[in-house]
Amino acid sequence: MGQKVQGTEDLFGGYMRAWQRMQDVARDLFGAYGFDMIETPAIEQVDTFVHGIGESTDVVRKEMFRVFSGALLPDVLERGTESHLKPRQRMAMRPEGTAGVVRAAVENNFVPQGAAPAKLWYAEAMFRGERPQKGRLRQFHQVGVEWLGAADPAADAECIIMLMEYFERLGFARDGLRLVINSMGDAACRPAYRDKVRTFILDHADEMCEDCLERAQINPLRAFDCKNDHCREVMKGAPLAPDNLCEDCAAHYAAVKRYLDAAGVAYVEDPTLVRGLDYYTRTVFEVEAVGAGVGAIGGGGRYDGLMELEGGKPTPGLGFAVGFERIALALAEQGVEMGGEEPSCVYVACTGATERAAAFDACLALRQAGIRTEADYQGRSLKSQFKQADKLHARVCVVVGADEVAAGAVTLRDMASHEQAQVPMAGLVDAVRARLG
RNA sequence: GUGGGUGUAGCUCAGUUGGCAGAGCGACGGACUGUGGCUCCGUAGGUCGAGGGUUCGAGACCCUUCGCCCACCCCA
Repeated sequence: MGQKVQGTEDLFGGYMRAWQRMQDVARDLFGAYGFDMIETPAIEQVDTFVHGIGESTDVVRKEMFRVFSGALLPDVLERGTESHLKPRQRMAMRPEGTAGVVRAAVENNFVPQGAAPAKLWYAEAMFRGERPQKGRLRQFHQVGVEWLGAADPAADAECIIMLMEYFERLGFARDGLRLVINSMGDAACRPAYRDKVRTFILDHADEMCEDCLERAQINPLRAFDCKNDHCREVMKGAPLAPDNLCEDCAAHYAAVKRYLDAAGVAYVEDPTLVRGLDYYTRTVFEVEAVGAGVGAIGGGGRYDGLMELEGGKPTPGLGFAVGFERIALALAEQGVEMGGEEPSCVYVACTGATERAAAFDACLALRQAGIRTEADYQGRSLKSQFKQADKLHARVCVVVGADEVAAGAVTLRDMASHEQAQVPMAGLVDAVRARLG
Protein backbone atom coordinates (compact mmCIF):
# COMPACT_ATOMS: atom_id res chain seq x y z
CA MET A 1 0.00 0.00 0.00
CA GLY A 2 1.42 3.34 -1.03
CA GLN A 3 1.92 5.90 1.66
CA LYS A 4 2.49 9.53 1.08
CA VAL A 5 3.47 12.04 3.70
CA GLN A 6 0.72 13.98 5.42
CA GLY A 7 -0.02 17.26 3.73
CA THR A 8 1.64 16.41 0.45
CA GLU A 9 0.10 15.82 -2.94
CA ASP A 10 1.01 14.08 -6.15
CA LEU A 11 0.84 16.33 -9.17
CA PHE A 12 -0.55 14.56 -12.23
CA GLY A 13 -3.19 14.87 -14.90
CA GLY A 14 -5.09 18.12 -14.96
CA TYR A 15 -3.44 19.22 -11.72
CA MET A 16 0.00 18.81 -13.26
CA ARG A 17 -1.10 20.70 -16.34
CA ALA A 18 -2.35 23.49 -14.09
CA TRP A 19 1.04 23.79 -12.39
CA GLN A 20 2.74 23.83 -15.77
CA ARG A 21 0.35 26.51 -16.94
CA MET A 22 1.26 28.63 -13.91
CA GLN A 23 4.84 28.42 -15.09
CA ASP A 24 4.11 28.98 -18.77
CA VAL A 25 2.09 32.12 -18.08
CA ALA A 26 4.79 33.31 -15.68
CA ARG A 27 7.52 32.79 -18.26
CA ASP A 28 5.63 34.83 -20.86
CA LEU A 29 4.49 37.65 -18.62
CA PHE A 30 7.48 38.00 -16.32
CA GLY A 31 9.76 37.64 -19.32
CA ALA A 32 8.12 40.68 -20.87
CA TYR A 33 9.00 42.58 -17.70
CA GLY A 34 12.61 41.42 -17.98
CA PHE A 35 12.68 38.63 -15.43
CA ASP A 36 14.74 35.45 -15.86
CA MET A 37 14.08 32.14 -14.16
CA ILE A 38 16.20 30.88 -11.28
CA GLU A 39 16.17 27.69 -9.27
CA THR A 40 17.80 27.56 -5.87
CA PRO A 41 18.37 24.47 -3.70
CA ALA A 42 15.46 23.02 -1.72
CA ILE A 43 17.75 22.86 1.30
CA GLU A 44 19.80 25.74 2.63
CA GLN A 45 21.70 26.45 5.78
CA VAL A 46 19.32 27.30 8.57
CA ASP A 47 20.88 30.71 9.01
CA THR A 48 19.87 31.74 5.50
CA PHE A 49 16.24 31.49 6.55
CA VAL A 50 16.69 32.71 10.11
CA HIS A 51 18.50 35.88 9.02
CA GLY A 52 16.06 36.64 6.28
CA ILE A 53 12.69 35.60 7.60
CA GLY A 54 13.31 36.57 11.19
CA GLU A 55 13.93 34.70 14.39
CA SER A 56 10.62 35.73 15.89
CA THR A 57 8.40 34.48 13.07
CA ASP A 58 6.34 31.33 13.37
CA VAL A 59 7.77 30.13 10.10
CA VAL A 60 11.23 29.98 11.62
CA ARG A 61 10.27 29.09 15.17
CA LYS A 62 7.98 26.18 14.52
CA GLU A 63 7.38 25.47 10.86
CA MET A 64 10.76 24.77 9.30
CA PHE A 65 11.67 21.20 8.47
CA ARG A 66 15.18 20.74 9.78
CA VAL A 67 17.49 18.47 7.84
CA PHE A 68 20.22 16.35 9.38
CA SER A 69 22.05 13.54 7.66
CA GLY A 70 21.36 10.07 8.97
CA ALA A 71 24.80 10.10 10.56
CA LEU A 72 24.23 13.37 12.41
CA LEU A 73 20.69 12.81 13.61
CA PRO A 74 21.41 10.26 16.39
CA ASP A 75 24.07 12.57 17.72
CA VAL A 76 21.70 15.54 17.73
CA LEU A 77 18.98 13.53 19.43
CA GLU A 78 21.33 12.21 22.06
CA ARG A 79 22.79 15.60 22.96
CA GLY A 80 19.44 17.31 22.63
CA THR A 81 21.12 20.18 20.82
CA GLU A 82 22.70 20.96 17.49
CA SER A 83 24.96 23.68 18.82
CA HIS A 84 28.06 21.55 18.27
CA LEU A 85 27.31 21.21 14.55
CA LYS A 86 29.08 23.27 11.94
CA PRO A 87 26.89 25.79 10.10
CA ARG A 88 26.95 23.67 6.95
CA GLN A 89 25.60 20.74 8.91
CA ARG A 90 22.58 22.67 10.10
CA MET A 91 20.14 22.77 7.24
CA ALA A 92 16.47 23.27 6.58
CA MET A 93 14.09 22.80 3.69
CA ARG A 94 13.06 26.15 2.25
CA PRO A 95 9.79 27.43 3.73
CA GLU A 96 9.63 30.27 1.18
CA GLY A 97 11.56 31.45 -1.83
CA THR A 98 12.92 34.90 -1.13
CA ALA A 99 15.67 34.10 1.34
CA GLY A 100 17.28 31.56 -0.97
CA VAL A 101 17.18 33.80 -4.01
CA VAL A 102 18.66 36.69 -2.06
CA ARG A 103 21.36 34.39 -0.71
CA ALA A 104 22.11 33.32 -4.29
CA ALA A 105 22.28 36.96 -5.34
CA VAL A 106 24.81 37.67 -2.61
CA GLU A 107 26.94 34.62 -3.36
CA ASN A 108 26.96 35.08 -7.12
CA ASN A 109 27.13 38.86 -6.96
CA PHE A 110 24.09 39.38 -9.13
CA VAL A 111 24.04 43.09 -8.34
CA PRO A 112 27.56 44.50 -8.44
CA GLN A 113 27.88 48.10 -7.41
CA GLY A 114 26.37 50.40 -9.99
CA ALA A 115 24.89 47.55 -12.02
CA ALA A 116 21.36 47.29 -13.30
CA PRO A 117 18.92 45.44 -11.04
CA ALA A 118 18.72 41.65 -11.04
CA LYS A 119 15.24 40.42 -11.93
CA LEU A 120 14.49 36.80 -11.16
CA TRP A 121 11.49 34.51 -10.93
CA TYR A 122 11.07 30.98 -9.66
CA ALA A 123 8.52 28.16 -9.53
CA GLU A 124 9.33 25.76 -6.74
CA ALA A 125 8.06 23.53 -3.96
CA MET A 126 8.14 24.98 -0.44
CA PHE A 127 8.00 23.10 2.83
CA ARG A 128 6.39 24.02 6.13
CA GLY A 129 5.69 21.81 9.10
CA GLU A 130 2.11 22.84 9.78
CA ARG A 131 -1.02 20.77 10.14
CA PRO A 132 -2.58 20.60 6.70
CA GLN A 133 -5.99 22.04 5.91
CA LYS A 134 -7.80 23.52 2.93
CA GLY A 135 -5.34 25.46 0.81
CA ARG A 136 -2.48 24.65 3.12
CA LEU A 137 -0.07 21.81 2.58
CA ARG A 138 3.26 20.89 4.05
CA GLN A 139 4.80 20.69 0.62
CA PHE A 140 3.25 23.32 -1.59
CA HIS A 141 4.20 25.29 -4.68
CA GLN A 142 4.86 28.93 -5.21
CA VAL A 143 5.68 31.10 -8.17
CA GLY A 144 7.55 34.20 -7.09
CA VAL A 145 9.68 37.06 -8.32
CA GLU A 146 12.54 38.95 -6.72
CA TRP A 147 13.74 42.30 -8.02
CA LEU A 148 17.05 43.27 -6.49
CA GLY A 149 18.70 46.66 -6.77
CA ALA A 150 15.67 48.81 -7.54
CA ALA A 151 14.79 51.51 -5.00
CA ASP A 152 12.42 53.38 -7.29
CA PRO A 153 8.73 53.35 -6.22
CA ALA A 154 7.92 52.65 -9.87
CA ALA A 155 9.36 49.19 -9.26
CA ASP A 156 6.86 48.62 -6.44
CA ALA A 157 4.04 49.67 -8.72
CA GLU A 158 5.26 47.61 -11.67
CA CYS A 159 5.59 44.57 -9.45
CA ILE A 160 2.01 44.92 -8.27
CA ILE A 161 0.71 45.65 -11.75
CA MET A 162 2.52 42.58 -13.09
CA LEU A 163 1.07 40.48 -10.27
CA MET A 164 -2.49 41.56 -11.02
CA GLU A 165 -1.93 40.96 -14.72
CA TYR A 166 -0.65 37.49 -13.84
CA PHE A 167 -3.81 36.64 -11.94
CA GLU A 168 -5.90 37.89 -14.81
CA ARG A 169 -4.04 35.75 -17.33
CA LEU A 170 -4.51 32.73 -15.08
CA GLY A 171 -8.25 33.20 -15.39
CA PHE A 172 -9.34 35.46 -12.53
CA ALA A 173 -11.81 38.24 -13.20
CA ARG A 174 -10.31 41.50 -11.99
CA ASP A 175 -13.35 42.26 -9.84
CA GLY A 176 -13.03 38.85 -8.20
CA LEU A 177 -9.75 39.95 -6.68
CA ARG A 178 -9.02 42.25 -3.80
CA LEU A 179 -5.65 43.98 -3.71
CA VAL A 180 -4.66 45.34 -0.32
CA ILE A 181 -1.65 47.57 0.22
CA ASN A 182 0.12 49.25 3.10
CA SER A 183 3.48 50.71 4.05
CA MET A 184 5.36 49.39 7.04
CA GLY A 185 8.15 51.95 7.15
CA ASP A 186 11.84 51.25 7.13
CA ALA A 187 14.81 51.02 9.49
CA ALA A 188 14.46 54.73 10.20
CA CYS A 189 10.85 54.78 11.32
CA ARG A 190 9.65 51.22 11.91
CA PRO A 191 11.42 50.54 15.22
CA ALA A 192 9.84 53.61 16.79
CA TYR A 193 6.44 52.69 15.38
CA ARG A 194 6.81 49.15 16.66
CA ASP A 195 7.54 50.45 20.12
CA LYS A 196 4.49 52.69 19.95
CA VAL A 197 2.27 49.71 19.16
CA ARG A 198 3.88 47.64 21.91
CA THR A 199 3.28 50.42 24.39
CA PHE A 200 -0.30 50.73 23.21
CA ILE A 201 -0.94 47.02 23.75
CA LEU A 202 0.66 47.05 27.18
CA ASP A 203 -1.42 50.10 28.08
CA HIS A 204 -4.51 48.03 27.23
CA ALA A 205 -3.14 44.80 28.64
CA ASP A 206 -6.21 44.05 30.74
CA GLU A 207 -8.42 44.14 27.62
CA MET A 208 -6.27 42.00 25.30
CA CYS A 209 -6.07 38.24 24.87
CA GLU A 210 -3.04 36.27 25.98
CA ASP A 211 -1.84 35.75 22.42
CA CYS A 212 -1.74 39.48 21.87
CA LEU A 213 0.23 40.05 25.05
CA GLU A 214 2.73 37.54 23.77
CA ARG A 215 2.71 39.28 20.39
CA ALA A 216 3.50 42.55 22.15
CA GLN A 217 6.80 41.05 23.20
CA ILE A 218 7.68 39.19 20.03
CA ASN A 219 6.09 41.06 17.15
CA PRO A 220 3.54 43.64 18.28
CA LEU A 221 2.34 44.52 14.76
CA ARG A 222 0.73 41.14 14.42
CA ALA A 223 -1.81 42.05 17.09
CA PHE A 224 -3.64 43.80 14.23
CA ASP A 225 -4.31 40.32 12.83
CA CYS A 226 -5.87 38.91 16.00
CA LYS A 227 -9.13 37.05 15.35
CA ASN A 228 -10.49 37.96 18.78
CA ASP A 229 -13.29 40.51 18.28
CA HIS A 230 -12.45 42.45 21.40
CA CYS A 231 -8.77 42.68 20.50
CA ARG A 232 -9.75 43.98 17.08
CA GLU A 233 -11.95 46.58 18.68
CA VAL A 234 -9.16 47.71 20.98
CA MET A 235 -6.61 47.72 18.17
CA LYS A 236 -8.77 50.16 16.21
CA GLY A 237 -7.40 52.79 18.53
CA ALA A 238 -3.79 51.75 18.01
CA PRO A 239 -1.34 53.95 16.12
CA LEU A 240 -1.32 53.13 12.39
CA ALA A 241 1.72 52.54 10.24
CA PRO A 242 0.96 55.07 7.50
CA ASP A 243 0.64 57.81 10.15
CA ASN A 244 4.05 56.98 11.53
CA LEU A 245 6.20 56.92 8.42
CA CYS A 246 9.34 58.99 8.13
CA GLU A 247 9.46 61.55 5.35
CA ASP A 248 11.18 59.27 2.85
CA CYS A 249 8.83 56.38 3.47
CA ALA A 250 5.77 58.60 3.22
CA ALA A 251 7.00 60.00 -0.09
CA HIS A 252 7.75 56.51 -1.38
CA TYR A 253 4.30 55.21 -0.43
CA ALA A 254 2.60 58.20 -2.02
CA ALA A 255 4.55 57.66 -5.23
CA VAL A 256 3.61 53.98 -5.38
CA LYS A 257 -0.05 54.89 -5.07
CA ARG A 258 0.27 57.53 -7.78
CA TYR A 259 1.74 54.98 -10.17
CA LEU A 260 -1.01 52.48 -9.38
CA ASP A 261 -3.65 55.15 -9.93
CA ALA A 262 -2.04 56.11 -13.23
CA ALA A 263 -2.14 52.48 -14.33
CA GLY A 264 -5.77 52.19 -13.30
CA VAL A 265 -5.12 49.38 -10.83
CA ALA A 266 -7.72 49.27 -8.09
CA TYR A 267 -6.46 48.75 -4.56
CA VAL A 268 -7.62 49.02 -0.98
CA GLU A 269 -5.41 50.68 1.59
CA ASP A 270 -5.35 48.73 4.82
CA PRO A 271 -3.24 50.51 7.45
CA THR A 272 -3.29 47.34 9.55
CA LEU A 273 -1.97 44.99 6.86
CA VAL A 274 1.01 43.24 8.39
CA ARG A 275 2.94 40.47 6.73
CA GLY A 276 4.27 37.58 8.72
CA LEU A 277 7.87 37.71 7.62
CA ASP A 278 10.21 40.17 9.26
CA TYR A 279 12.16 41.23 6.21
CA TYR A 280 9.50 43.49 4.74
CA THR A 281 10.00 47.26 4.65
CA ARG A 282 7.87 50.02 3.17
CA THR A 283 5.41 48.68 0.61
CA VAL A 284 3.56 45.46 1.44
CA PHE A 285 0.61 43.98 -0.43
CA GLU A 286 -1.67 40.99 -0.48
CA VAL A 287 -4.20 39.66 -2.93
CA GLU A 288 -7.19 37.59 -2.00
CA ALA A 289 -9.80 35.93 -4.17
CA VAL A 290 -13.09 37.20 -2.81
CA GLY A 291 -15.19 34.46 -1.28
CA ALA A 292 -12.68 31.69 -1.95
CA GLY A 293 -12.02 31.00 1.72
CA VAL A 294 -8.42 29.97 1.20
CA GLY A 295 -6.68 33.04 2.62
CA ALA A 296 -4.37 35.18 0.53
CA ILE A 297 -3.48 33.76 -2.87
CA GLY A 298 -0.46 36.01 -3.24
CA GLY A 299 1.50 38.61 -1.40
CA GLY A 300 4.77 40.43 -1.21
CA GLY A 301 6.49 43.69 -0.66
CA ARG A 302 9.74 45.55 -0.41
CA TYR A 303 12.66 44.28 1.64
CA ASP A 304 15.41 46.87 1.46
CA GLY A 305 17.41 45.40 4.33
CA LEU A 306 17.40 41.78 3.29
CA MET A 307 20.51 41.68 1.09
CA GLU A 308 22.48 42.99 4.03
CA LEU A 309 20.94 40.47 6.40
CA GLU A 310 22.12 37.74 4.05
CA GLY A 311 25.66 39.09 4.09
CA GLY A 312 25.62 41.33 1.04
CA LYS A 313 26.07 45.02 0.49
CA PRO A 314 23.08 47.25 1.18
CA THR A 315 20.82 46.67 -1.82
CA PRO A 316 17.13 47.47 -2.11
CA GLY A 317 14.79 44.70 -3.18
CA LEU A 318 11.19 43.68 -3.55
CA GLY A 319 9.12 40.78 -4.74
CA PHE A 320 6.08 38.61 -4.31
CA ALA A 321 5.00 35.00 -4.20
CA VAL A 322 1.75 33.33 -5.18
CA GLY A 323 0.51 29.96 -4.02
CA PHE A 324 -0.32 27.44 -6.73
CA GLU A 325 -2.64 25.23 -4.69
CA ARG A 326 -4.70 28.13 -3.40
CA ILE A 327 -4.96 29.66 -6.84
CA ALA A 328 -6.15 26.36 -8.28
CA LEU A 329 -8.77 26.10 -5.50
CA ALA A 330 -9.94 29.68 -5.90
CA LEU A 331 -10.22 29.36 -9.68
CA ALA A 332 -12.08 26.06 -9.37
CA GLU A 333 -14.61 27.76 -7.13
CA GLN A 334 -15.14 30.32 -9.87
CA GLY A 335 -15.66 27.49 -12.33
CA VAL A 336 -12.29 27.88 -14.04
CA GLU A 337 -10.38 24.64 -14.57
CA MET A 338 -6.79 25.82 -14.81
CA GLY A 339 -5.48 22.57 -16.23
CA GLY A 340 -7.57 23.05 -19.37
CA GLU A 341 -8.69 20.17 -21.53
CA GLU A 342 -6.96 16.87 -21.89
CA PRO A 343 -4.76 16.74 -24.95
CA SER A 344 -6.16 15.35 -28.18
CA CYS A 345 -4.39 12.76 -30.28
CA VAL A 346 -4.44 10.67 -33.41
CA TYR A 347 -5.46 7.05 -32.86
CA VAL A 348 -4.14 4.25 -35.01
CA ALA A 349 -6.53 1.32 -35.08
CA CYS A 350 -5.81 -2.00 -36.67
CA THR A 351 -8.04 -4.94 -37.47
CA GLY A 352 -5.85 -7.79 -36.34
CA ALA A 353 -2.41 -9.25 -35.72
CA THR A 354 -1.60 -9.37 -39.41
CA GLU A 355 -1.98 -5.62 -39.74
CA ARG A 356 -0.14 -4.81 -36.53
CA ALA A 357 3.22 -4.22 -38.23
CA ALA A 358 1.75 -1.65 -40.60
CA ALA A 359 0.02 0.09 -37.68
CA PHE A 360 3.33 0.12 -35.84
CA ASP A 361 4.96 1.88 -38.80
CA ALA A 362 2.14 4.40 -38.97
CA CYS A 363 2.54 5.23 -35.27
CA LEU A 364 6.25 5.80 -35.61
CA ALA A 365 5.84 8.03 -38.63
CA LEU A 366 3.25 10.19 -36.90
CA ARG A 367 5.23 10.47 -33.71
CA GLN A 368 8.39 11.40 -35.55
CA ALA A 369 6.34 14.20 -37.07
CA GLY A 370 5.55 15.39 -33.55
CA ILE A 371 1.92 14.28 -33.58
CA ARG A 372 0.59 12.80 -30.34
CA THR A 373 -0.37 9.28 -31.41
CA GLU A 374 -2.04 6.43 -29.56
CA ALA A 375 -2.79 2.84 -30.46
CA ASP A 376 -4.10 -0.38 -28.96
CA TYR A 377 -1.71 -2.67 -27.10
CA GLN A 378 -4.27 -5.08 -25.66
CA GLY A 379 -5.61 -6.78 -28.77
CA ARG A 380 -8.99 -5.06 -28.56
CA SER A 381 -11.63 -5.37 -31.21
CA LEU A 382 -11.84 -2.61 -33.78
CA LYS A 383 -15.04 -1.43 -32.18
CA SER A 384 -13.46 -1.05 -28.80
CA GLN A 385 -10.42 0.57 -30.35
CA PHE A 386 -12.79 3.27 -31.57
CA LYS A 387 -14.20 3.60 -28.08
CA GLN A 388 -10.66 4.08 -26.83
CA ALA A 389 -10.00 6.63 -29.55
CA ASP A 390 -13.03 8.53 -28.37
CA LYS A 391 -11.94 8.48 -24.75
CA LEU A 392 -8.49 9.66 -25.69
CA HIS A 393 -10.07 12.59 -27.55
CA ALA A 394 -8.73 11.47 -30.90
CA ARG A 395 -9.53 13.95 -33.66
CA VAL A 396 -8.44 11.56 -36.37
CA CYS A 397 -8.48 7.78 -36.43
CA VAL A 398 -6.11 5.95 -38.76
CA VAL A 399 -7.53 2.55 -39.71
CA VAL A 400 -5.09 -0.14 -40.80
CA GLY A 401 -6.93 -3.18 -42.14
CA ALA A 402 -6.30 -5.97 -44.61
CA ASP A 403 -7.64 -3.94 -47.54
CA GLU A 404 -5.46 -0.98 -46.68
CA VAL A 405 -2.32 -3.06 -46.24
CA ALA A 406 -2.96 -4.73 -49.58
CA ALA A 407 -3.27 -1.31 -51.22
CA GLY A 408 -0.28 0.14 -49.37
CA ALA A 409 -2.65 2.68 -47.85
CA VAL A 410 -4.52 3.60 -44.66
CA THR A 411 -8.00 4.95 -44.04
CA LEU A 412 -8.35 8.27 -42.24
CA ARG A 413 -11.52 8.93 -40.27
CA ASP A 414 -12.31 12.39 -39.00
CA MET A 415 -13.87 11.64 -35.63
CA ALA A 416 -16.02 14.75 -35.53
CA SER A 417 -17.36 14.81 -39.08
CA HIS A 418 -17.25 11.04 -39.72
CA GLU A 419 -15.60 11.73 -43.07
CA GLN A 420 -13.41 8.88 -44.26
CA ALA A 421 -10.85 8.64 -47.02
CA GLN A 422 -8.10 6.27 -48.05
CA VAL A 423 -4.63 7.75 -48.46
CA PRO A 424 -1.37 6.11 -49.47
CA MET A 425 0.80 5.09 -46.54
CA ALA A 426 3.53 7.40 -47.82
CA GLY A 427 1.25 10.40 -47.57
CA LEU A 428 -0.04 9.60 -44.07
CA VAL A 429 1.66 12.37 -42.14
CA ASP A 430 0.69 15.11 -44.60
CA ALA A 431 -2.89 13.87 -44.78
CA VAL A 432 -3.20 13.77 -40.98
CA ARG A 433 -1.69 17.24 -40.70
CA ALA A 434 -4.23 18.53 -43.22
CA ARG A 435 -7.06 16.97 -41.18
CA LEU A 436 -5.78 18.47 -37.93
CA GLY A 437 -5.59 21.87 -39.57
C1' G B 1 1.21 22.43 18.78
C1' U B 2 -4.63 22.43 20.06
C1' G B 3 -9.75 20.92 18.84
C1' G B 4 -13.48 18.37 15.76
C1' G B 5 -14.71 14.83 11.84
C1' U B 6 -13.79 10.62 8.85
C1' G B 7 -11.87 5.69 6.72
C1' U B 8 -16.68 0.04 2.88
C1' A B 9 -15.44 -1.50 -5.19
C1' G B 10 -11.43 2.83 -9.57
C1' C B 11 -14.93 7.36 -7.81
C1' U B 12 -19.28 9.18 -4.70
C1' C B 13 -21.47 6.84 -0.92
C1' A B 14 -25.60 3.25 1.45
C1' G B 15 -25.28 -0.80 4.91
C1' U B 16 -31.45 -1.14 10.18
C1' U B 17 -31.46 -3.99 17.22
C1' G B 18 -24.48 -7.67 15.41
C1' G B 19 -26.90 -12.60 10.87
C1' C B 20 -24.44 -14.59 3.34
C1' A B 21 -20.87 -7.00 1.60
C1' G B 22 -24.72 -3.25 -1.78
C1' A B 23 -26.22 1.00 -5.23
C1' G B 24 -25.11 4.84 -8.70
C1' C B 25 -21.26 6.34 -11.76
C1' G B 26 -16.83 4.46 -14.03
C1' A B 27 -14.15 0.17 -16.29
C1' C B 28 -14.49 -4.09 -19.46
C1' G B 29 -17.36 -7.27 -23.04
C1' G B 30 -21.61 -7.77 -26.28
C1' A B 31 -26.25 -6.18 -29.40
C1' C B 32 -24.97 -11.07 -36.84
C1' U B 33 -18.80 -11.28 -37.88
C1' G B 34 -13.98 -3.74 -40.37
C1' U B 35 -16.03 1.83 -37.14
C1' G B 36 -16.68 5.83 -31.39
C1' G B 37 -20.21 9.30 -28.54
C1' C B 38 -26.76 7.74 -27.35
C1' U B 39 -29.60 3.35 -25.79
C1' C B 40 -30.10 -1.73 -24.12
C1' C B 41 -27.93 -6.37 -22.09
C1' G B 42 -24.07 -8.66 -19.49
C1' U B 43 -19.18 -9.30 -16.74
C1' A B 44 -15.38 -8.23 -13.51
C1' G B 45 -13.84 -5.69 -9.32
C1' G B 46 -13.67 -5.36 -1.90
C1' U B 47 -7.73 -7.95 3.60
C1' C B 48 -14.92 -3.16 4.96
C1' G B 49 -7.51 1.48 6.78
C1' A B 50 -4.35 -1.90 10.15
C1' G B 51 -3.74 -4.88 14.77
C1' G B 52 -6.04 -7.01 18.94
C1' G B 53 -10.60 -8.09 21.97
C1' U B 54 -16.02 -9.49 23.04
C1' U B 55 -19.37 -13.09 20.47
C1' C B 56 -21.82 -19.17 17.83
C1' G B 57 -21.26 -15.04 14.46
C1' A B 58 -18.34 -8.16 13.84
C1' G B 59 -18.30 -3.56 8.26
C1' A B 60 -21.21 -2.52 12.82
C1' C B 61 -19.61 -3.15 19.75
C1' C B 62 -14.68 -2.32 22.95
C1' C B 63 -9.25 -1.17 23.02
C1' U B 64 -4.88 0.22 20.28
C1' U B 65 -2.80 2.27 16.00
C1' C B 66 -2.21 4.60 11.20
C1' G B 67 -3.98 7.61 7.27
C1' C B 68 -6.91 11.52 5.51
C1' C B 69 -10.26 15.91 5.93
C1' C B 70 -11.86 20.46 8.46
C1' A B 71 -10.92 24.37 11.95
C1' C B 72 -7.58 27.25 15.42
C1' C B 73 -2.55 29.28 15.31
C1' C B 74 0.28 31.07 11.25
C1' C B 75 0.71 31.75 6.25
C1' A B 76 0.86 31.33 -0.16
